[in-house]
Amino acid sequence: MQEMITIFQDYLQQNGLRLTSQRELIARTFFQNRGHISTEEIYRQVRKIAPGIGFATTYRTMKLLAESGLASLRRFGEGFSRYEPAGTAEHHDHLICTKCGKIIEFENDRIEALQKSVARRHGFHVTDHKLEVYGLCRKCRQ
Amino acid sequence: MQEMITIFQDYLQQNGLRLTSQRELIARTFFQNRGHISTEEIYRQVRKIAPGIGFATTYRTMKLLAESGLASLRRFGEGFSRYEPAGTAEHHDHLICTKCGKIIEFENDRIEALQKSVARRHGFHVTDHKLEVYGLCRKCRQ
DNA sequence: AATTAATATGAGAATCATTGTCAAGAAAAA
DNA sequence: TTTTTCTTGACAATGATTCTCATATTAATT
Repeated sequence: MQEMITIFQDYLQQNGLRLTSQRELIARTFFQNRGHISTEEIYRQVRKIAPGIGFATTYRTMKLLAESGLASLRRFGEGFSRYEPAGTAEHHDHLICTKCGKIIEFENDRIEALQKSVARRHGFHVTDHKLEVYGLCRKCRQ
Repeated sequence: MQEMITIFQDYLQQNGLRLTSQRELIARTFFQNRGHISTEEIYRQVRKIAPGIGFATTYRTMKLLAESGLASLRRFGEGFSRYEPAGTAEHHDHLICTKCGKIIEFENDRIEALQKSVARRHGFHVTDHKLEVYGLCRKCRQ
């Protein structure tokens, strides 16, 4: 976590930006949470500690975190964005229950390998991918 | 194509709705196009033929087409929606060039099978999925 | 055909997430 | 300290999409 802040700071410095108290608070709040958090939710949590903070600053900072490679943006078709920690962990995909909204992360190297081979066949060089599998979780199937 | 209109009409009738000239024009325009068309683009094309048509009607009709199972909504993170023909064809995924925006469709049964097995392992019953592979196409890599 | 009930339409307002603007504040550089 | 640069918060603006509503159209009923 401390390391994350350091990485963020390095990124900022390298771009002539500063690690302000607002940015640090937002970043810490983000890292404290388990993934898939919405900007709105970050904003709410941050406001409990620093009520004066603006949502523009929250949006701006989340964008910086994404640019620094520490956060990655996900859109699950809910009409708003979510961010999840990135950079250290493996790339992973999502299993989403369409009834209760539960999100499970998974990784599968064989799927990734197949994606690359399909891409190669079409002359593409893969830089990223997004796989969302929708369905009903055990509970919601009753 | 005529068949599509008939299916659409059936869907509408079964829901106490009517196939108006506007709806038919929008549906025909949609089917004439190759997939991944934005609502905006449909609206533009439709207006050439019927300048009086409103964008609200276009949005409403695209939604009906999706509900009828003839169109399926895709969001590629561009900030707006696209629709593609659905219902008859196999499910397919997308290979997207992050530089020129080119979109290639592909299908891969092995990937789908792996998805199902991962889902099963987590107690999920898969109803749908979305796979987008991002990268650079041959041209854009130069 | 006339009347009544239901559904559609277009125009524009409203919404919602996100981004831009700008004056005022804080930090770093000179 | 003065100047330059970067930040911030408040709020306006944006852009896609949806809602509202008065009017029009179609279907159902008399």
